[in-house]
Amino acid sequence: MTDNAHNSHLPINPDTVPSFETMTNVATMDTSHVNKDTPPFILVDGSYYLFRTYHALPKMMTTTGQHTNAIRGTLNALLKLMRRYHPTHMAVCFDTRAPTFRHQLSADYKASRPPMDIELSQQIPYLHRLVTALGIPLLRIEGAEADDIIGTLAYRAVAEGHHVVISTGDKDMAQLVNDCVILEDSFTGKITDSQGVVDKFGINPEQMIDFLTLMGDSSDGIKGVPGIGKKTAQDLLNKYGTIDNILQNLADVKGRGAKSLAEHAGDIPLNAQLATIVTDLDIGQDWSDLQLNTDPCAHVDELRALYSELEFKNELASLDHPNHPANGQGSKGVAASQAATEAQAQIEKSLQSTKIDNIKNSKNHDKAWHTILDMPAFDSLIEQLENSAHFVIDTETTSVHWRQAELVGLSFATQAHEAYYIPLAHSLEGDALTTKQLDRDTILSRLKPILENPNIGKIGQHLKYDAHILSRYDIDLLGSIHDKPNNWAMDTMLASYVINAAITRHGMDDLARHYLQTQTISFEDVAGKGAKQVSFDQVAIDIASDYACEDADITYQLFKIFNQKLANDDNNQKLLHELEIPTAEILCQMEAEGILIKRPFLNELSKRFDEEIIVLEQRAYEVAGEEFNLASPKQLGEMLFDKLGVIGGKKTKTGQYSTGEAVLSKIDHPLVDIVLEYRSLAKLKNTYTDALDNVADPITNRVHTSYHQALTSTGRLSSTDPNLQNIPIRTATGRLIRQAFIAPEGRVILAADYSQIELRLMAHFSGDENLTRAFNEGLDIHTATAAEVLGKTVEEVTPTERRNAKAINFGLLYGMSAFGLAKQLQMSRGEAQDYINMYFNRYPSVKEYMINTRASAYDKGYVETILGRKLYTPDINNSNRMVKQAAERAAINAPLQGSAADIIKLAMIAVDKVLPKAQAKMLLQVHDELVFEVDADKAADISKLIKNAMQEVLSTTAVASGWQVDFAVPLLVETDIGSNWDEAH
DNA sequence: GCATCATCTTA
DNA sequence: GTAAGATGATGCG
Repeated sequence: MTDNAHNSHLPINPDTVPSFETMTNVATMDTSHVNKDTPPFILVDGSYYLFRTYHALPKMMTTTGQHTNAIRGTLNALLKLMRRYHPTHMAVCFDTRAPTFRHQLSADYKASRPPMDIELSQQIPYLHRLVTALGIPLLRIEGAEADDIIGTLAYRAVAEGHHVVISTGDKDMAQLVNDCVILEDSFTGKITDSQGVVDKFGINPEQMIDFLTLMGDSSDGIKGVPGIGKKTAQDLLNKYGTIDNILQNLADVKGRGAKSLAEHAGDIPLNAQLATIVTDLDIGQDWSDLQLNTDPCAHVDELRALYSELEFKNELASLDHPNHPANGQGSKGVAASQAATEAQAQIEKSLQSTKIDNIKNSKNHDKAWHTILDMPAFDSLIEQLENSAHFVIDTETTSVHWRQAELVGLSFATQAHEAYYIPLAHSLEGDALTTKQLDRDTILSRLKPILENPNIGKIGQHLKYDAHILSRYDIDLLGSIHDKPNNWAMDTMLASYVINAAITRHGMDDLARHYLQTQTISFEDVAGKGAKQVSFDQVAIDIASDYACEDADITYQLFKIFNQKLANDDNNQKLLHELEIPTAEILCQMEAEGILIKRPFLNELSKRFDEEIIVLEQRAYEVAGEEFNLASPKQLGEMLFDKLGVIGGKKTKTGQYSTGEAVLSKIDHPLVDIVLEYRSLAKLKNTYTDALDNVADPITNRVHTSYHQALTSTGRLSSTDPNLQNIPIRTATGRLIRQAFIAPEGRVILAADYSQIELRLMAHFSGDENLTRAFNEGLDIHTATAAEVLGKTVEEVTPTERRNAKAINFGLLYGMSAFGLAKQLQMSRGEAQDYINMYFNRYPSVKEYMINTRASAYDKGYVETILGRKLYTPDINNSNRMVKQAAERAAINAPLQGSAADIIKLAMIAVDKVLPKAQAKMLLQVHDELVFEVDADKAADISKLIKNAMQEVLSTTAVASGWQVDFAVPLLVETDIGSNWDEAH
């Protein structure tokens, strides 16, 4: 049933492609002759990008009112493809308005499509000119659709020995996929190869036409067979292969599908014709014309004219950049894919760091940016702020480290394209404006009531930082989260993070580039870089003012965009305002509070470690027969495996010997024992005892970490300067470090941690009966697992069996493979696989969870946490198998780790609300644990309070914020109290 | 001076 | 097998 649509209305001329048969199906072509080492032939479905970007991107307009979002979106897709593949052959194909043979075949064909918006149709001529100016062949054929042109070219390209990338998001194109033809959606980043088609549609590419024929396509007006949907079509094709075969075996076919098939068999040929992409069009074009014009000068004038007419400023600037794809990118000839990847990385890097050469010129004088240098101007700003529902505030300081930063100036914005900068402490010698600066204390005391007014919303980029700075000047931007209706109206960094945590950078410059297509003035532009960088108070006030005003202006514009996005997404709105922003306020308090450390004790430890290290070094030199750097893996590897002739040396990817703990501990050699002990002590001394002493406040002896709230891909926090989330606990010596974390006189350390929270989440998400029961009965989960899998009672489980079960339980959370488990348990891969099979046999729903999660990541491109946070999985369709598999494991882990992160953030909010602040302070968060210092005589009561708040959080705080979670197992919190963190844990 | 690698610490 | 950050060594400019 894969007859090709062959119609006299089509411009078909068999003479142009004489060697090809008319029965041409790309998916079944012989591809043995195709050379994959050359760049692929790129076929772009221009119509797809036109529609997709028009509807998906925010409206953009030139000053003359010309809409440009589809032009820009499509252009970006083209540039991305050129940078990625460095193609020598490429074509962009568009539909025409003329009816096609499909319209003549069926009155319903695409009949339900509304007419094109004028704002879109206006953009088409520009786009055509742009494609041509980029030197890319443009194909439009009356009576044919872009799909048919692409089908024809794909067929021809493969016949000629090219491999092909079809750039589209149209699922119908899946019928063209084979092992040399893939689909790539440059808008979503999704790549679909043969396996991808199987994963997505449950059938092979060569069955795609039959699949569409059976199922129909309502958006195209193809009816399909009534009563046969996706699932039935899949089942039938998997069983019978083709429609022909299904019809021949109609008697065997079960269910209501059979009857419908018999009744509508007559419609099948028509539907098939409509669904089949033509592969033998007369494209009326010389094959040799489909090469990119790689002459950099050929069209540059036209390109310049277009960019300037469309007001594409960055593109215009990049035309003069040597890495613009239009600048002869293909002239270097065939690039191997490795080189292409490197080249692309370089281009991305250089594009990101494209600098504005002259700061003064960068100021856009349409914008009303003001420097406040006199009291009347300041009075008028005050009035404006007082009468605003919300405004942007941004602080400029002498340092990025909040602990040591001094306030240099403040900027404000109450609407887009207007901003104010109040310089307060600039001190550049020779800058005449410095003497005109207003008095800092006067200004701050006037601003204080406004900044502390909970009814005026504050907007900012990374407001936690500004809140820290202002608190140093006795201004409480935080308010308190219990009774503030409108404080901290928006943090644009957190908004971006809630919308997509997979983005690695949420800095203002990155957001401006991404959401506003604006290259902001970078800090390096105004303050220099490297050793020559000066602090902001040394920047001239007029330059500083532009920079600061732009920050406030951009933040306001981002606020508008995010507000719009969040208005359409109730859950993201809640995640931002009910979860992330309240968490940020609490983190701010925790960071400011800090935790007390016992400095003399740490110094004593340092000294002790140092003495032992010196002894170990000497012994190592004796064993080795010469001195070498024990801390150098390279020198150690050479010493051990080359000079001393120890066998069992493995190499790392860079070719040097691997000397990790896992390798060394298998080797029986005196030097190895020395090295392992040396490393352990050196680690503790360098990373912990010395480092903590260095960063502790010299007066209060408290350590203040910084929590990063918009960094991880799962929603977890991270901790830096110092990292207090990886303080040792496993070894006795390591725990000495923990003993240095103490509470002041009269107080104790209280630690409260969620027990097995991720496994409980696995029980919840999978609904697995056995797992749920174990938690509901309060069993030791690893023992229970071992007993279940081995068919024993819990009393019969041996320590080794429990250990293996624990490894498999952790493996589950990490998206386990037999390979990984085998490595962990030091057994063969087969044994590990047997173990996994036994496990899944007893926990079938857990297996299902893993399958379903993978499938959901493929289908939707994201997975979700318990509070509905969307965690995107961009690499899930990566063409590199290793990358793809890693993305699958991450997708399985993300809902578990991310939900645990959601829950502990809720817990922090819940606890903060009930904690008696005079008697207790929340100090640290370590993923599933909260650490407090509390009055010793109140510790028992407060402990109960905290435990209760944490355990009940899903039925209290979550519900109050509008999340309904019916959790399958109890949340268990274990608390303990001690004079130091080690005792409390 | 800066980036990358190998190693080791945590949940 | 997931998610992080800090350190010293090494190599490049």
